[in-house]
Amino acid sequence: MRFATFNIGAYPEPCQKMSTKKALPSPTAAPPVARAPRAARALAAPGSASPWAKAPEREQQRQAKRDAVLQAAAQLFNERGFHATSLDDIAARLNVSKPTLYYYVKNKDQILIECVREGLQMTIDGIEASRAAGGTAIDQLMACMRVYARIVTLDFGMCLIRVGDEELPPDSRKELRRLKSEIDKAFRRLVAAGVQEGSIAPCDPKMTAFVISGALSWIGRWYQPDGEFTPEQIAEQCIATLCHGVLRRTDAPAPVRKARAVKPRTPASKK
Amino acid sequence: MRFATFNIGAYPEPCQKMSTKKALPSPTAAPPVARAPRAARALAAPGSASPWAKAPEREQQRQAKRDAVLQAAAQLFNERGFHATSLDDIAARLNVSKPTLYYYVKNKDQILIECVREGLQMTIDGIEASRAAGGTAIDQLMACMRVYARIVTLDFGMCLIRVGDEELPPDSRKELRRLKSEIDKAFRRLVAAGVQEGSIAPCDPKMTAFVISGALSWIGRWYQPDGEFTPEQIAEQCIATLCHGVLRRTDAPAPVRKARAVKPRTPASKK
DNA sequence: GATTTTTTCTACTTTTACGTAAACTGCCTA
DNA sequence: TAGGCAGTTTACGTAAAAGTAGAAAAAATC
Repeated sequence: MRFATFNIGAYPEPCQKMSTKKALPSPTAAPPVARAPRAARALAAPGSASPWAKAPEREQQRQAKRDAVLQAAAQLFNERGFHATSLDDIAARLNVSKPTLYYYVKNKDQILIECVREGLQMTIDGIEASRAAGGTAIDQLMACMRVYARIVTLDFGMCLIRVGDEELPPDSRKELRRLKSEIDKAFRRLVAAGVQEGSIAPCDPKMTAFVISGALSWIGRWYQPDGEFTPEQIAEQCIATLCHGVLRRTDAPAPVRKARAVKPRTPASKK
Repeated sequence: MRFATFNIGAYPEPCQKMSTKKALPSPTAAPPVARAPRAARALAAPGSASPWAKAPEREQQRQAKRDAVLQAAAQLFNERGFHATSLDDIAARLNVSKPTLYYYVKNKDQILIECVREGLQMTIDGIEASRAAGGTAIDQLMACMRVYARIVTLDFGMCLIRVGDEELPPDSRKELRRLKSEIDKAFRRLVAAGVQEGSIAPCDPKMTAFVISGALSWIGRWYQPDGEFTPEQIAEQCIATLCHGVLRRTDAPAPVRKARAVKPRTPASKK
């Protein structure tokens, strides 16, 4: 599962200038190695025959810069909201002028759409991976919860939560809603399956799925990278609470494990 | 407790013209009787001596119109987002021209602030009422949950959830954050007290409070007045899930009551 | 070193929406 | 019935920010 390669969002940290001038790829020091070849990207194979196969790494760098634009935008959207973020703001964070942005993206709406789409795709990929990993319905559900809880702490994932799709032209909005409901449906299916297999208490799957996605999405509203807990710890605790409920179980001997470890203050190592 | 008087948000319904022209109090047909005399409003007592005590109901109507402005604004903010809503939009919904709005409010920021403050105040009042009602910590917590779940389905309450305070000038933002954290703290206190009294499983109160408020806040994102369930049913189910957890309890005989009543399609009666 | 292509910038136009000035309408009172 | 006041309107000033044109700079290629 490809989540090991997510760049940990060192979120509210302003970007530093790199060289004397014009340095695009900077927000959260995004890895210059192409992050995630979403669609067909390496169309021209390394030793391709076509004489137009010049610039194998050219395209790669362009993509890296484009990604930097999206990431900076996502951060700013999360901080200030979509409409309150101007393209000049984004450009300023990248130490670049506004028209440069237009060299990489079509317009502002497009930027938001791609940010959200990226977060959505991450989630869908993660859900797919959880399913592929097999196991019982409750296993898969918990894997999905873990994935989702992690994603909403990342720049693009936060966009899903914080930036409403109301602020978009109707057609794009529709598509994003469709993708989002995809995720909802996946959760709902797993809950229903869990009820079926007896691991989950009888319930209305829609409602339970909303409770789960609500509690986890909310993480993206209060999470701060320099907070008390790591994203993983947050995920574990939230999931435990969701699974076992907040009430003390009088019959069983309190199975809620209370892992209250101190955050290991990640020293930027551990690739 | 004063929640019985909330006007049920007949939410995405456009307002109809009332007379041939100029009709302000219209969104969701707000009751013309002064809705909630927040601060000192009836300063001049009915039979006051002062010769300036003219217009006893004048001020009342003015207040009703002002409230209508806020409510229409809240609805539009919820539908489209703050920045995507223009003052002309608000004015149009009220069948009024833009400068008229300025006769009732200072500016756009002010409108949002008051909307959010209203929702916040409702919540704080509700929490206070729950506390005043007494009972164990878990009783009070559940009362608060019910109150909160209801509020986020109302226009002003939804503003709390859907409209981020990022889009505000720093000083107002700070105040709203303070009020919001007030609510958080109340939940946290109750959770901690519940752990103390043994009704709630040992946990990190902060985290558990976030799970609760997240799951309930999320209601405000997906709730639709013409949906399958009434707000009360939604609240009950969400609270049950939060309390008992999603997992099937193998030991106890499934205490999760599955009240799956059909929504009684409220026929606008029952004042 | 010249030329072409890619990338970025300065300087501008256009649009949108906040906010205001000043005038108009009609009711209430003197 | 004249005047004042509450409430509303039309018409406008202004600013911010999206988006564009065309030139300059940098990099690649010949």
